[in-house]
Amino acid sequence: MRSTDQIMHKAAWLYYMHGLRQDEVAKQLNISRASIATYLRRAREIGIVNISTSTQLFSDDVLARKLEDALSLETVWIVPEDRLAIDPAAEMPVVAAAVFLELINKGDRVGVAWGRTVYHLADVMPYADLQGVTVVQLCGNLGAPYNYRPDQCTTEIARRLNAEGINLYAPLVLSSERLASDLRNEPVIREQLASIADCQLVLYSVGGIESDSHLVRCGALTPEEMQALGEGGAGGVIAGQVIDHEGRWLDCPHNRRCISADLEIIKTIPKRMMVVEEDSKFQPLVAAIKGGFVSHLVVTHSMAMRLLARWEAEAPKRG
Amino acid sequence: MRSTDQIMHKAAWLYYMHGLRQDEVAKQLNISRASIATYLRRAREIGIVNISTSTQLFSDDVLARKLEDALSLETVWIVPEDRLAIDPAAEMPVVAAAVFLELINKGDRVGVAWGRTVYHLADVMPYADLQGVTVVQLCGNLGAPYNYRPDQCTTEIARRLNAEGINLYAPLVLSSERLASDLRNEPVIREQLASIADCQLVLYSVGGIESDSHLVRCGALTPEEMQALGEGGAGGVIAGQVIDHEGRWLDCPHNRRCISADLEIIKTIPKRMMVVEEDSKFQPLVAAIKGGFVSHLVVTHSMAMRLLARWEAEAPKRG
DNA sequence: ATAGGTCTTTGACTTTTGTCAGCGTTCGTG
DNA sequence: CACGAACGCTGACAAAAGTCAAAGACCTAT
Repeated sequence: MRSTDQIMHKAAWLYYMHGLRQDEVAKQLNISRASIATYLRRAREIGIVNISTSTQLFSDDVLARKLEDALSLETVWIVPEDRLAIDPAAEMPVVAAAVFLELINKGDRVGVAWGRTVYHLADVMPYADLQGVTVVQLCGNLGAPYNYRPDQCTTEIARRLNAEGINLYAPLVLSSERLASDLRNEPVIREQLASIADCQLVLYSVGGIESDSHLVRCGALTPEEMQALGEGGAGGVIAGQVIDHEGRWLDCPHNRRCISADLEIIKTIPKRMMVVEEDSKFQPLVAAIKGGFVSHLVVTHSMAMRLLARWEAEAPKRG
Repeated sequence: MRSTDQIMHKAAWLYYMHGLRQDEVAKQLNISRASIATYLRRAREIGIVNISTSTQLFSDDVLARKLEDALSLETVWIVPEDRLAIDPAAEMPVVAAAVFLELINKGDRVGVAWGRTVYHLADVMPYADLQGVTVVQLCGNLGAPYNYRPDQCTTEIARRLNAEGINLYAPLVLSSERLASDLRNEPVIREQLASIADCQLVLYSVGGIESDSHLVRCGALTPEEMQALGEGGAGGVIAGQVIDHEGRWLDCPHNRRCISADLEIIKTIPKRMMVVEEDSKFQPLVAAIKGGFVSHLVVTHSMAMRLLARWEAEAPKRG
């Protein structure tokens, strides 16, 4: 422990736990108050001091309760789109990050997938001191037409949480099924994919299957391939893999060429946290829920309404 | 959720998660900044907002590492007696409370015993929002020569943590062994005592066996009885029950008349957190450690030195 | 209806905290 | 050994947060 770390710890302790004022702390430690202020800021940034807010505000909603009941979900958080936040679009990742933090327990292993949504979340993730937690990458890497790659998401989240990050050093898609299969059997890769089963929590969003969807933009699939998949029954994308409208793994060339977490294993993870930002993801989300990929859900108010309407339409008057 | 709670939540969210200033929050919610300040204070008090500091400062100590190795303990926290804190005596409970909070996991059941030390700890326990946690009382109640009773400790801790508190509605000592036995078999009591086995964490201190010890002062034992126990091999007191110098339950009238957690069950609880404030508790602490009642220990620097010396003397040069 | 109580809210004021340029120290490097 | 870069510390000022008395809202019981 560096001497300045020691001072930072002491300052944080006296200030936050004993409730001393900054000048009192300064006198105690014989340095200027200005320095104390600096140390305290650093302590907050590093995660030595942890400030968290209950996300109850978002889960405490009649609509959330109804959704949980109707779709058999563990907990639902609803992000209002009206006032409250300065920028409604920026609210979702912040809520999701807080929820994610709340769902992590000490010593947990958590898996994170990849996508714009997950990246946004990583970007606003608060700093915390979760030593003992391990963050594992769920899917292989992909070149970056945007400036974020799967491994960067994992790394950034782990860094902010002071947790251990484990990256998956393999491409998301390979050019041949044979090579993908061989690589999956490579001990290093195989072990890591298997270790995903030990996760207590996974975090992902669901991808769409339009011809301008994320996978297409990143070059994993051509627009034509994606269109073909759509016609062949694709309903959405989970951790880089295509699922059908019922949430089942689709037996298609893309999936067979893919290096990513086994979807059947993912379903057995106790907490499956899904975050959906865009309203256009409605159909894919329905597929993901049907497939059992969701136990904890963060969505907008309007998406929540649509989901509820859909489920009520499907199973009318049972009570 | 009351409307004022709603506002409090929103204010806390905007201030702590979005990092808005109080005046910005005020504008956002259309109330005065002064009100925001009040709401924020309440949110902190109630535990909606949680500010915690790593206790690493106290466990990150060479001496702590040595103690852990020598006594086979999970983690040791050492509270320095020199400068740092305004009042060294007040430091111990604050550290202990922070450690206690750190050891609790979501959904845990935690047992708390009783004594001056535990009371001090309850007194400085920070507020938190640990819904789903259950705090159970480990030992029966005793009249209060001081102004704190076992059930008050449990209740206060549960209140501050926003946790559920379960009290043990029975006296700590009865006048006859027969009655104690009957009462222990009473379903309500029996179930509660049995449920202690489900705890993931217990918190206690160790009592001394002097003729002015806690049990004597509270009237559970006469000074003569205590003296006799001391001559009969008593080494300390855990959760109201007397143990011998090796930490074994002592078969004596007092123990047989006692309504409290089964010591054998306590030993099976994964995290057994012991806090010792007074240096005079050295011998009882040694007994408790030998008995296996301690996995996590919070002590003063001088006590740590004495413990280490003792263990090194007992098992000389093995490496 | 109204008097009396409690709980909120607020404006004005005080105290505490954040910031930053400038100075001093340390450390690695040429 | 001298030089410069990087970092830590500080004082002084600006910004933000805390506090409190007083006013207002709201409820309840007479």
